[in-house]
Amino acid sequence: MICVDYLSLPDTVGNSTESTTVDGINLDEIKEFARQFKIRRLSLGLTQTQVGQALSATEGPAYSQSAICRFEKLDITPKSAQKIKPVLERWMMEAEERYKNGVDNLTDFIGSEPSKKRKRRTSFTPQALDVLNQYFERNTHPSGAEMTDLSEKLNYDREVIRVWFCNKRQALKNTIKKLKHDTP
Amino acid sequence: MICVDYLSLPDTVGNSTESTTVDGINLDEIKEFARQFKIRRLSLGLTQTQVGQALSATEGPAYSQSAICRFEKLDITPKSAQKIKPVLERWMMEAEERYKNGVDNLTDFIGSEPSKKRKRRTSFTPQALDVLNQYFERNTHPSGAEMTDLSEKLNYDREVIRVWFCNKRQALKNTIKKLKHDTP
DNA sequence: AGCATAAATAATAA
DNA sequence: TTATTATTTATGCT
Repeated sequence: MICVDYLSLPDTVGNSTESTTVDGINLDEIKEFARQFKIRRLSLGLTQTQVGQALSATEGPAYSQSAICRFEKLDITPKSAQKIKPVLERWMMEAEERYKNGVDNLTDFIGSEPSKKRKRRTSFTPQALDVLNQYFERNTHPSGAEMTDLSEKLNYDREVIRVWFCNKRQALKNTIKKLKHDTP
Repeated sequence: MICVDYLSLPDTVGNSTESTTVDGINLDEIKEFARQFKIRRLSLGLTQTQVGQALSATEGPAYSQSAICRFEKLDITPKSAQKIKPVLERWMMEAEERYKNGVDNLTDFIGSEPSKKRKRRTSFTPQALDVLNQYFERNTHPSGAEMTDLSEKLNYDREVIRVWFCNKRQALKNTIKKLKHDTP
């Protein structure tokens, strides 16, 4: 792959009023767009992965997280950059538009994975333990919010819940280690 | 530590013209500043680590990457937030000022390590991977001495070995999670 | 151009 | 705070 190092071009072009172009492609413009794109993406709180998945979900060409990564760094040929730019531009425009109408609207557009935090009834009595174990099977690392949620639902101190998960993870680790050990 | 959950406070305060305050501290203001601070930091292309290091380098109180992280998430007491806010505000102001005068000026301010190019991705030989995997089967947490030993034996940088074990443990965990998921 | 995974960054535990 | 884990980004392959 022939790749012009246009990221390293000086920021200040003092030699003329002309833009830096290659094959009729305005590199300065693309460079600036890439920079702005990243800032806008982060402002929306989105990851490259999310953008990639969203682009794959909607019509138009699909791009992976790797593609987004390479575009932002302009680690691609000018021709490729020129091709992907309008796609990202259009997508970002819509994402920002939806963001104004509320985060839910954006989330919807992203096609997100909001279901990842689903919780069940929980706790320490035999019933509670049942619930905790089931939760652990789905997610060994609940977030702070998830644990607070659990503690309230089960009427146990939050710290108790946190410790339970710590111990459970430890136990899992030990079990695995032992299993691997016992079968040489 | 008593920590008011002011992150969850409603964005729209419709009940009065007063701001949400605790101990005379304007929480809404701090919350908004934290949000903006993150965006501004990212706009300058800075990491939490860099900001932390820069703050440690200059006069005034020193804050670690963790501190920056917690401030941005407001995972601190209102009192702490109130204390760190002006420090960050002042610092960010100067950083942006210098950024206008060129990235080098900012870099200089950051006290950076500009030569800190990303490390080249290490490529392990099949033989080395064999040894590492065998070792991992017996012990997922080799001691410092053991890792030094391995690095010398395999002729790889010790840090590379350490990271390999980190990633390997991660992979193991993910695999287990997925396996449990796929077999209900 | 995408997969697998190494490395960097952010978050959390200790 | 420092140490470690979790998450995100970047890169060697092909």
